[in-house]
Amino acid sequence: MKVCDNEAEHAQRVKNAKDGMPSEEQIAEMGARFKVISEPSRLKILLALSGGELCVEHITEAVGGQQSAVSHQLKTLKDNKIIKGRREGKNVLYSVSDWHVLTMIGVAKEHLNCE
Amino acid sequence: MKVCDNEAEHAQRVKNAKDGMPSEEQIAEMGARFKVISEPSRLKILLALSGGELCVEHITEAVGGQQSAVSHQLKTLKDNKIIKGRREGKNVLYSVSDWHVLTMIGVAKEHLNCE
DNA sequence: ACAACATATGAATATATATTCATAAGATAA
DNA sequence: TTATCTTATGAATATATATTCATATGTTGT
Repeated sequence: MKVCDNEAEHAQRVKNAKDGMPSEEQIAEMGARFKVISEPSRLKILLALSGGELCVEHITEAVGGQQSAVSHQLKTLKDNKIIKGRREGKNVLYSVSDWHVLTMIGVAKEHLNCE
Repeated sequence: MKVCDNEAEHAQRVKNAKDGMPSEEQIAEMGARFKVISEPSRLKILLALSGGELCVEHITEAVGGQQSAVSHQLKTLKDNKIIKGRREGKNVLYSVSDWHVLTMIGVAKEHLNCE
């Protein structure tokens, strides 16, 4: 049935959209990735780690807030395979393991500055 | 005071991180951008609109769910300047106004497929 | 073993927001 | 104007999750 003008072309777009639509799982995975880097506290942690690995206390110093909150977010980032941690004595040193997210953050940063 | 080994280098990283850290507003803005495209329902809408403008009913058909839910998400996307709408008779045709987000979605899509 | 330090985590709280339902508002045609 | 179609929206509900507090766990040195 007719829904709006230009029906033929738009109907084709709907068909294309449905055909090309990723699976629910793929959509969820993409969304999850964006969600992880959408939280300011996590964004700051990732920016801090973009210069190289740091221990929790140093991360906390770089981004502000409480150590506990930082640890909770580090866990989220680690669970999502975006960072990894290695123990060195009393400390755990965290570093970025998924550089794609830094690429995307970099893109977002540029877009902010350029318009 | 000493926090962890390699103190000198790490302290420098903390300093760099703090110096290079974007302002709270910039962080918030970047985060907001990622957040908008982190929701599966919105991600689907954007993918549907990547083929060209569509009316609400067609968008609903392409992504599934209820018209009301779609309208609410369209509002969110519009408020965030990611899409724009123009009325044509009884219909409102929506289209992507911020193509950067589609670029980022494309990047995320590629990363999913390639590893 | 014990003390000090570094990090992690469970529980509680607060907040944010996606969806649904019902209905309002806008537009067109009869 | 009235009926019909399309879209938008307020309220309620449900769910998710960020932060804090208190405390546990892991590590080193004495």
